[in-house]
Amino acid sequence: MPVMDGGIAMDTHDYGIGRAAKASGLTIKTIHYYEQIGLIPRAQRRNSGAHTGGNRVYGEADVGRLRFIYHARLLGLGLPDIRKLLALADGKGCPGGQPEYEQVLARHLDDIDDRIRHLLGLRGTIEVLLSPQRQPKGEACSWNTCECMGAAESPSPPADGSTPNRCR
Amino acid sequence: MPVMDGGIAMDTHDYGIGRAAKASGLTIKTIHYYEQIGLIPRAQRRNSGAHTGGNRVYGEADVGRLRFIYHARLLGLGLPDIRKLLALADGKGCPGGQPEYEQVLARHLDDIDDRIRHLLGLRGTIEVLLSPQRQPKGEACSWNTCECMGAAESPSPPADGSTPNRCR
DNA sequence: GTTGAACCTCCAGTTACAGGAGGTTCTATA
DNA sequence: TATAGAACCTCCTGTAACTGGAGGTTCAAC
Repeated sequence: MPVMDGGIAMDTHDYGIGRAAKASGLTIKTIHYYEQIGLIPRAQRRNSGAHTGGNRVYGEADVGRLRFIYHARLLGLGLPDIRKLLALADGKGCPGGQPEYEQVLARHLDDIDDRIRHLLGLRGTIEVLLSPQRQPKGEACSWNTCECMGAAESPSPPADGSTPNRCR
Repeated sequence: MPVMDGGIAMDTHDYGIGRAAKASGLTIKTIHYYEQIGLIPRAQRRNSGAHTGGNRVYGEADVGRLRFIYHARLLGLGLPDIRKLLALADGKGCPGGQPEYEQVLARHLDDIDDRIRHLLGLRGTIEVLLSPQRQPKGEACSWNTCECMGAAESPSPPADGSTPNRCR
């Protein structure tokens, strides 16, 4: 039963940001951040105080959106992709089955496969470096001849010429 | 044959930062950055100009260190780990075979394995979401019931309670 | 009315650099 | 030696997706 409170529809089932965070899996900070960058619309405020604008209020649908975002992040999707999916959902209900939805997921799957391949390559190199067959050269080894970082068998450097990034 | 130039030992085999970058695989910017954060020592300068301190000069050993760092980055090691390895190498020649070297690599291998496992989990979930068996609910699907992000079969959330990060 | 929890805004820091502005130094040629 | 152009210099900002903290405000219960 919605009750009116200062012109704003309030429901006993409304959430403060803390409960919304718990219910969605996100943190309060993250919700703040998503609002700040416009990933989610500005929340209603419970009481526009003189100094802070009042506390945020969320309804069931808002919490559902947050949960959606949480799970999309769990899948590893980036915020730009999530933004697209949210737009899809706002337009026509659930994005599932829509071509753009499948595109986004398919590209993400490719990306994940790339990363797995890359990591498997690293794995192989590191195992070689750790294998007992490989004799360290110790003090006889100078910087110029040192191969203990796998200079010889190094995995292919990034094709785009960039310095390799840790996040891969 | 080293020749003296203004009190600094100069060699025809010395490198400017551009050549050092090409020879090592790093970029000029990256070398600047590594010097700035103290990963490598401050380079000698060719000519301390009034305003900029003069251009950097690198010898063979310096370039070897840069190459070492480059390959360590290719392996996916973070700068703190690389710092440790460099210290090892400065102390006793090539770090290969030293226990700390093996520790660092072994921990990194574990980390890589974690990431691979995680990515394989994501892969599986996404394939389910893309499978034709899965019927989209379309407009009948509201935020609260929407499972098109795999809310039901979501991969295990990060154990530490943090919001999942893209870099994994 | 008061207390303590929940919440507010703003700012800085995280990783490992890349890009650019605007000025300086080096090198090769005339 | 003068000069043009390449190479280089320092300083600043921006990146992704948040987290942590400071210092103040609002809320709910007693």
